[in-house]
Amino acid sequence: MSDITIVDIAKQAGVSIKTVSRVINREEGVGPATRARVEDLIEKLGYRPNVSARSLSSRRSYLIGVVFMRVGAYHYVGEVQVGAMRACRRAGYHMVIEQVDDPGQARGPGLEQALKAGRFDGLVLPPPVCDDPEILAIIEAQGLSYVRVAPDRDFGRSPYVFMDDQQAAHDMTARLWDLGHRRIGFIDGPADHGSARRRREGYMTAMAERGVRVKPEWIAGGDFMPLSGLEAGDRLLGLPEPPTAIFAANDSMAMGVLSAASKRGLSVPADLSVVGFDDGPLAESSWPGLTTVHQPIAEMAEAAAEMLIEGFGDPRFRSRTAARQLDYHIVERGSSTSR
Amino acid sequence: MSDITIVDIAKQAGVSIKTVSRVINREEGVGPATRARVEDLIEKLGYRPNVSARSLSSRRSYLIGVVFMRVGAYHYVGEVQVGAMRACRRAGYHMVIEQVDDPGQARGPGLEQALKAGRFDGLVLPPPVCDDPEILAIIEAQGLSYVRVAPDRDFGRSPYVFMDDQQAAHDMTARLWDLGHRRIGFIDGPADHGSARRRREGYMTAMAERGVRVKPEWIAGGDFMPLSGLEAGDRLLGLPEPPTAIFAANDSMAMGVLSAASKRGLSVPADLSVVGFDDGPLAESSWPGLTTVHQPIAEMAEAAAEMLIEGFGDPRFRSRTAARQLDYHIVERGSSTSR
DNA sequence: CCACGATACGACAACGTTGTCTATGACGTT
DNA sequence: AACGTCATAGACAACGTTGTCGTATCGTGG
Repeated sequence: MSDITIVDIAKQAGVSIKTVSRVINREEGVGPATRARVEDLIEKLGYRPNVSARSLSSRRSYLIGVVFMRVGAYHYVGEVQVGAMRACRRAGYHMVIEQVDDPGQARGPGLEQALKAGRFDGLVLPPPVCDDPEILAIIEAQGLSYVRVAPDRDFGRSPYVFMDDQQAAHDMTARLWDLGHRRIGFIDGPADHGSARRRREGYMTAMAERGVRVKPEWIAGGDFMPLSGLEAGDRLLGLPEPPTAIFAANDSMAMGVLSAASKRGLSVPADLSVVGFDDGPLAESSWPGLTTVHQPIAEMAEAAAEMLIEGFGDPRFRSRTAARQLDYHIVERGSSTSR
Repeated sequence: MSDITIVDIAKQAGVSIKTVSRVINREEGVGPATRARVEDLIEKLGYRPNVSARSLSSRRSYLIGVVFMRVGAYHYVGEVQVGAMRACRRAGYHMVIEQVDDPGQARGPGLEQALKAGRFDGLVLPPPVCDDPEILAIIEAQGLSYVRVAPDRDFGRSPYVFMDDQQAAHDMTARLWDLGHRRIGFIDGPADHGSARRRREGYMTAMAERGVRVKPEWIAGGDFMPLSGLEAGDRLLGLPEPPTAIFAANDSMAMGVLSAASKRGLSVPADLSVVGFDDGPLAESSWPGLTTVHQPIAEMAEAAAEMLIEGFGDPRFRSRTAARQLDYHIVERGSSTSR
């Protein structure tokens, strides 16, 4: 157990604890020589400030919370955690995770108590939590600052981090076009899903720019689940003039399309190119590997945590609505090829 | 923000803060009437003890850490977190996660500092962290108590939670037998992997019990990755007398077997039964769904966190080596059928 | 050489709890 | 009536840090 305290450092350095405190917190008012001496001692003794004492005194907890829902795959949440953790480590913060929909845990009171007791300095809110009005209300009622990751709506309500779904879908469509595809099908996500809408917009725009009138039957409805991808793919491939490439609004549905193709004896990518969106775990492990848009999830979460941590120095931050945009990129795997 | 403190409660209740403290911590020495009055007040004012003050004074942090490596899929880690979180919530603890292998974070110093600063009451260690001697050494050097989840070796080194891999594999094999399969192939995991070894043992024992001499060529080597499953499956299916059922030591490899079967034009489960082990996300989303052994990962982590929390009341716990066994069950999906 | 403003540092009181020790009654026993 | 015993409760000092304010010490300009 680390039993050395600020007092020990102070004694050995022959200074007051306040001076050590100043060094730790990079405050000014310490001479270079003294600072160096104290820093060496801290290093040598492996001293770490006691978080509890610190936060008791400073009213900061050095804790960043990540609030998430257990929904579908863990991949997204995992990436978020990894990213947020990077930022936290860098800044000497810790990361606490709070889950809001475990069966039996009323999301309201459960979350509220956890937040109260946790004394978080700030929260990172990935989807879908970042778009849940009920949860946002609870958080705001506590006066906590938070940054949303890839929110669906309510832009301007709070600081957030995002990527340009529409532009990404546009690029992907353009890439298929450049590969020689002309009949490009699209599998849509849920109607109320902002990202899905933006992805469809991107597809539509790219097609329009190239002078193509997208036939209504080229767009098949889906719900982001694999089964819906299979059904939608089946419908598209059953058309009199089936598309030569299918762009699914997420990877799961693209996987469904792969199944649909295989059911019809079509081989991918020879007979059909299939591309997705997300670059989740499926994309890499499927065979053939899925060409897809890589979402910088970890990076977005990292940026979010960073914004929070930076913001604590500046209280005005809370009321500002900052936004930070991060870059996607397209990952070329085996599921798409030129026609 | 919750600005009410123990002093407010004490004043309004007309008692000393110590008495309120006693009520909060369920200590004895408080009359029923007083206790009720204080409890009501706490409820009414929505008072939550300040964690920092509490842990500063009591030298307990009310923080459980989950240390994990970013390895392969997030599913396992996700389940662990969900389970541990359940236990933490119940007991009023918070859960902090620490990652040990993010690029650029030296696992040694990085973890050590995080642990020192974090002041965890205890750690939950899922695989593969629970079998990493280097990491265990660091943790033990800090004098932290920890419970391992499904460790591979070093039983007795610390308390742990586990399930009986061997028995599960035995059961699964028996089930295939009961479905009429006689030539049952097995795809092994990495040689140095304890669970893999136990699973193979289970398979062997079940076969032996039924008087079958397992031919060496029925067992194909694998490394838990999908590709190795594909190759191993290909080898098994290429035998003069191919197995009618293949039991892969994990789901990923079972997925590979599905691909191998499809490459050969065999349909699952009509021509070949395929079963896996883990019940990860792949098992449900594959087509056909994979019959597999469900590992109670979340439950194991929950039990681990519980053991830690219970143990804090009893310091002797640290030196004891407790173990808790949890039940698996077999999930029947579409990939296996009777012959 | 003095006054003066910086600069560098220290003393001391918070912060909100828990741990330890002590005080007060009520009650039963001799 | 005097005395222990028990249940209940409070006073007070930690815990390890930061915030506030005060005070030496130093360099500088007049």
